[in-house]
Amino acid sequence: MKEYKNEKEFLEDYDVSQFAQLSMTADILVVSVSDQENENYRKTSKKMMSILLVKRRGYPFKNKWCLPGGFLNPAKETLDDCAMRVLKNETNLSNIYLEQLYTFDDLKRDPRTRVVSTSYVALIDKNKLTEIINENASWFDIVSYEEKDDIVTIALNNGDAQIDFSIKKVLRDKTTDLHSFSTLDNKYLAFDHPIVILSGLERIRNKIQYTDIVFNMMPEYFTLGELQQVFEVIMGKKLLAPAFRRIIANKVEKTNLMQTGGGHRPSALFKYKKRN
Amino acid sequence: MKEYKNEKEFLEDYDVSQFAQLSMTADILVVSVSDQENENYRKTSKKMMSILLVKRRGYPFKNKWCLPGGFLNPAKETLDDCAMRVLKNETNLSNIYLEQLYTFDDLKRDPRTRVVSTSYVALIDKNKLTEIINENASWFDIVSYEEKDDIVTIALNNGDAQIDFSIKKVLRDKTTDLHSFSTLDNKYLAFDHPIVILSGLERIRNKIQYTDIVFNMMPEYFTLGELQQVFEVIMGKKLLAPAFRRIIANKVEKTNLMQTGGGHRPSALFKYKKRN
DNA sequence: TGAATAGTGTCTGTGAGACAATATTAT
DNA sequence: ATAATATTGTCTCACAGACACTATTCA
Repeated sequence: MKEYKNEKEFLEDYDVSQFAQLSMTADILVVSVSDQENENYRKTSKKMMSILLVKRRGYPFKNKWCLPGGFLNPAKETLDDCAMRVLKNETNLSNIYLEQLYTFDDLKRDPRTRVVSTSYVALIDKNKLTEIINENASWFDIVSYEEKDDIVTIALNNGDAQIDFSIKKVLRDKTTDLHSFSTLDNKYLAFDHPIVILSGLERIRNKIQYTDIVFNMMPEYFTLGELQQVFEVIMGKKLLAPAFRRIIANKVEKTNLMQTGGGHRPSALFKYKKRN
Repeated sequence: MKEYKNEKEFLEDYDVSQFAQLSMTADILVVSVSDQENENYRKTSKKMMSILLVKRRGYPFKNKWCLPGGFLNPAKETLDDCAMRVLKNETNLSNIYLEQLYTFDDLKRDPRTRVVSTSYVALIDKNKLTEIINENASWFDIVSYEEKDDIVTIALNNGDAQIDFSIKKVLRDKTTDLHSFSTLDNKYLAFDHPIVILSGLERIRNKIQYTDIVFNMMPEYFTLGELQQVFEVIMGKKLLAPAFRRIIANKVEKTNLMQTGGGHRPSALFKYKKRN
């Protein structure tokens, strides 16, 4: 091995190709909350989580749905940059909540060649989504999300197509909450994206309890009933209103605006209040 | 663009080199708890967290310390495999608690070329460490770990050398606990490893509170006093014994072994009890 | 004997779960 | 008037923080 006098000399002589290389992508689970229309004038509209999927127009996985994503340009951008670029392309939004989720790298996750994917979770308030998005993109409501005996079944629907898939969770270590995921049923999603979706949903479900990320999915003004519904749909269970109000009381600021027109008592509109 | 009849035909024609490529490494923060010797025969030995570092013998960062790590072989191994391989080389241990931490990918984190690093946290019980390790590797005690005004200062010591560094934490988003880290002072550590170390320590500090990962750093039999000390050193604060005992009571099983010889009342030895 | 740790008992305050009760709207 | 949601009050139970107290060892 050649001896170098200093680091500068070493770097000038360095052969970039000496280590085997691979491609990377950033894939993004874009999550929002949508309202369902409503028959009864009295009832409030039901809220659902929804995620953004893109229909693949070319191989591999032609005509299957996948998460928005793109290849990393290693010379110029970081994975964060790459994720923001993809998000901008799909939603025309920037300044969005974006968090690295996990790096998935099964040898066979991409049939072309070795592609390592670093996944992200993005949260957006659908009311801000005015611009048209990619014509191959579509919002899917999470119409079902159930776990039983460590098997998770999820159903997505965009009003046109339904996507069902199921995943087996295997506890990786007796001391922790970490699981390995393996896809059991999946006809409609490309790559390992069922697993990415589930990981992201679990991350959100987890973090909503000890952070304020929920407000990234809320409009500026909202009622406590709406906020509670978002919590309920993300956590997958009903909450009691008095307890809920106590818990979020100090994160929220009452305005003197009211929401009327609901066939029932009007409710005060609140804003997110920073700082605990 | 050429039209393909099916995915098989597409894959046979696929040009691997069409996307720019890069190298990846897996870097591992190996964490354990060590005992300090003791002057007073009555006092129990003080516990400290310790981490494994390797002295670099070549460029770049020649003679600086870094986390154990290695380049990924994209054709044959996953990042998890790679991390386990590195761990086996350094500690000769397998079957160790290993958890993916974060993927770091600053453009300039490696002066040679673009190298994306997926970092891991490994927890080990030092009592199992009988085999000799890499002659360039050394255990460093975390002799200081303080946070003030979003600046974290850490000092490491292996009995021979001292490593001091400090990192600034910047809240990335008002709704969450996520921070960006930037290194302020660092003379002795290679790459972006100050940030990896801090991220890993925060992950452990966080997870010790809602999982059982602490038992990965404990021997089979331990006293509740020892266990409490490990919690205290990881959480960076003192705990009250009665409360601590109540909290871990159902995770732990009393044996009929006793630990004597301490110049004070002997204590019962406990074992980790799985299942909540 | 005394320093040091082991181990238990109990008071108190906080906060979540549960449920009851009242308020107010549109049709 | 009624269905539906909004909002508040209050009881109870679980549990963590705090502190007092007892137990037991070895130099």
